[in-house]
Amino acid sequence: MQLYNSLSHKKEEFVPNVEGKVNMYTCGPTVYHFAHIGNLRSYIMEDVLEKYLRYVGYDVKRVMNITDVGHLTSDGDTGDDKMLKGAKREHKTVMEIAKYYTDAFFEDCKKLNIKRPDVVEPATHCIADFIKVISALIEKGYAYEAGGNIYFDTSKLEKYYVFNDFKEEDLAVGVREGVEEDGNKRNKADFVLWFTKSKFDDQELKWDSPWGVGYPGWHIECSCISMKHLGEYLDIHCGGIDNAFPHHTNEIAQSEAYLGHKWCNYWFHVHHLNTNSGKMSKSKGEFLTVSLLESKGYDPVIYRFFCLLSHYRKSLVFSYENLDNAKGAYEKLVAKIAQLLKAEQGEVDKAAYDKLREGFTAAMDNDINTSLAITALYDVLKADTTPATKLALIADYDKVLSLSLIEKAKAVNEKPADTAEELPAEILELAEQRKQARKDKNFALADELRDKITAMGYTVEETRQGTVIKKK
RNA sequence: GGCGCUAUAGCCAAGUGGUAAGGCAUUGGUCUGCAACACCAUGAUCCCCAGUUCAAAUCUGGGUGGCGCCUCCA
Repeated sequence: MQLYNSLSHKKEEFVPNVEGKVNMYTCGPTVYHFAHIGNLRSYIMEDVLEKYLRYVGYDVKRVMNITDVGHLTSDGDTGDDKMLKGAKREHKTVMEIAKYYTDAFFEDCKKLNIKRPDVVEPATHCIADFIKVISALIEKGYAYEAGGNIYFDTSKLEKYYVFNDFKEEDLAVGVREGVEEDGNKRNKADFVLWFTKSKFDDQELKWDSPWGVGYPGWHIECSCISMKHLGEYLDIHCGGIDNAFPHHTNEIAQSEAYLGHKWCNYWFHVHHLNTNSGKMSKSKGEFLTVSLLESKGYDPVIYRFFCLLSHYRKSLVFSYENLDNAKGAYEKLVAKIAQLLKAEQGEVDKAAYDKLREGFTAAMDNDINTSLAITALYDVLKADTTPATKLALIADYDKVLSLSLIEKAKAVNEKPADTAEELPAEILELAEQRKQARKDKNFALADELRDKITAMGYTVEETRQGTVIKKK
């Protein structure tokens, strides 16, 4: 399969280090607040990549960290530890907060059909590993102590800027508001491996180390957690495009300095979900979470479908109009599959199956082109073959797409014609009256009753299965 | 300021040299007590300019717009 590699800026044939096996690492969430749907876009696309690798037969091991240390309140480096602030906000201890949001994150993932990685490792469990690697970096001359902190010396590297052709002198310092230049650094791009002199007195989580009591820098956790569980050779490293520099660049710097050889072969970067006003963030505009979408009547899987409609290397604009577009398409798709389920099944036509399946694998082999993969799904529905063949293909594709297609279609078919249970008694009463009116061919009264029900916040539809009343 | 990504119909989007897939929406029609559903039909010369070529949305050069990164937001 072809995969775009940020290191080479090209699509490359994917070849793992060990035949048949894939080591995969993902930068996990920070757990001081809920994840927004922009964060989740990355995890959805990475999930599709992981599942496709398994689909074509690789034995995949995927590791994710949980960032539960060392994040700041704001985007500038001022203020309290972000975890601490979250704790204060909710009157909980830091670790309680971390657990709460970690659970919430995986709850969201579950709703979006994102598989849990094989290994999930909180940074706070790996302090000894960080210290081991930092010590080795100092020993090898890649790190130095200054002003109480340990820094990585980027000038010791032959090539530091691996993803972009930055020239050091062109980099602006302190681009973000409130960020000040750190005078301890020998080179502009040097970064902290271990802090003992925090600018923030109330940094709550601290650990003992050979350099004094402090806490790890922001990049070391990913390198160490990856190496701890996946060894010295990594096949694919995933993450959001905004982390390419400096985060991933620094990961490579410290990992390869430590290992003495190339560390990761493929870098898979997912582009951003934007709003009309630019990048989605936790501090700007509406805070879009999975729960919020649910409260507005969107099944989370619709958001997954929305993401798959686009390519992971394209920025995608979120708007309710666009989500509605996806919702309509998804519901139609499910309705068509529901019809297939009810049809005379017939036999699976192996030849047709194989031929159609090629459309799907060709799309996915081409740098995980999910948009084309969805088209392949439509091709199946339109194909001239038996329902059994079509359903088998849909179930097969959905192992990767994870859109719950068959499951939702079954639910559609099983739904009783008059959706009785959850409706209030008065609505049921009106529905009953309307049913009688229609029977009597008193359509004026029937329409009047429908208007009444509509005015109370419900929709009334005559489907081919009967009358369906739903809350708007 | 530097670096990177990107620009295809109302919207989402495929396409990487041979005369523009697919989906949603729209509009018209069939069906139905009406409406909805379903089904059929319905639209673009590809941001601009110049160049290479028998042939360019696709390659080259130059613009313009959008997004991202530059010390930690996926």
